[in-house]
Amino acid sequence: MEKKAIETQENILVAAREIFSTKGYAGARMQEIADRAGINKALLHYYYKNKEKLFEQIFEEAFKKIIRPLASFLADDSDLFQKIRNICNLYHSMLLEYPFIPNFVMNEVNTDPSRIINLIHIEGVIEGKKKTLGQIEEAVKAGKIRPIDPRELVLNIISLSIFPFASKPIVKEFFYKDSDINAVLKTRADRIADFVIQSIKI
Amino acid sequence: MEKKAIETQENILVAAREIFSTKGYAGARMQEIADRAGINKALLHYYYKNKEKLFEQIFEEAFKKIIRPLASFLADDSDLFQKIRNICNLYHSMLLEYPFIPNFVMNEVNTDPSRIINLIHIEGVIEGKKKTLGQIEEAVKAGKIRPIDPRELVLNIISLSIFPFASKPIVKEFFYKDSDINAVLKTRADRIADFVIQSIKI
DNA sequence: AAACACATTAACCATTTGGTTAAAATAAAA
DNA sequence: TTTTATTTTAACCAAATGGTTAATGTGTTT
Repeated sequence: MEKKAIETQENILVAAREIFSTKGYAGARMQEIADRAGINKALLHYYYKNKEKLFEQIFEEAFKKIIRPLASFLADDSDLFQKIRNICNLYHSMLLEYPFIPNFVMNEVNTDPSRIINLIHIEGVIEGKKKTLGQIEEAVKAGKIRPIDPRELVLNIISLSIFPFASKPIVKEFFYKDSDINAVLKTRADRIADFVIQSIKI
Repeated sequence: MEKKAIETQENILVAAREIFSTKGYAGARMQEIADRAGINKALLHYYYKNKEKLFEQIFEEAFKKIIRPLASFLADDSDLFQKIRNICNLYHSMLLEYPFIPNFVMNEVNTDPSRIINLIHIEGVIEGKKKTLGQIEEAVKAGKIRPIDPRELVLNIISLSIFPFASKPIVKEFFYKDSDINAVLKTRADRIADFVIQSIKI
């Protein structure tokens, strides 16, 4: 019995991920989630009190998927160039698996920014931030890389990693209509890292 | 009489822009748009047959704001580095005025990709695309810039320009909580251009 | 097998929402 | 001033939507 319940719960989560991440909170329908999970609406409410509660769980998962590669980068003890290669690859493997996450997260954060304040500071990210921003600053001071604001360097890396996925339908239509944009995205991580490193190295 | 009608129409459009761009199509309420326009719902439907029609107009406007700087870039006859500086500045002045557009457009395109196919090819963008991608390709061949796929170079520029606005609430909370992220964004255009140029120049 | 706890469902409810209608107000035309 | 066309409103409606209730199944325990 318990086994079946767990399966049902997991079915609900899978369905909710799909519906919420493509249609957003406002566009998602509890009925549609129930249908896709192969259950009826009452059972959906039996497992998750209401839409908001279900959404919170899905959103939290998604947000963590976005923030985790960044946290890894900030905590990474490697040298700067290697760290840059690492974060690019982390983001790309995540995004190839969950391409809808960036849009989903950015949009919901936009409609209600207060959602993130409890989620943004996960496991030791504050110290990591301090460490890595310091590392970049020192690399600049030591003349190892060109002058750049550490925060902006990180922001540039993330922009280059995430944006192409968030804007994929437009980019596909505009630049890759008759070719395979997924193939391009699949191998892009290393090229982004090179692009960034090339820009900052002396 | 006619004057008042035009004013009412404009009030509706202003209200619709605000509501649609922050809440999306599904989250927007016709009542809320009417309220903000200072009219009642019946009058709103008197001017715009239904939600979909009103939304289409707002979305089309917004999409053009996104695509226009790119079109300018592609049509620009300047040398490559100057063109890069130009597009960065075009995007930044647009985004400082309409910061909600990227999220709005990307999200709606994501939920219904067919929306763009009629909008994406505006005034002479096809020839511009050919010209500029060719220009970049030649610059690579001539050894003027480092090897890079022309489409990816353009995509990188756009990513760096737009993403920070789309992710502003998160970036603000994470990197600029106690400082002024708007001030940073305001002056970012030239730094992005330098970042890109630095990366590709020999 | 009887009692029990958990899982599932059909039917139902209140509220919200996009949209309509018919009448009233307002300004221009006659 | 009367007529006419346009703008605006209050009241209303049907469908959709999130959520509830009370009964039914289903496997476990005693």
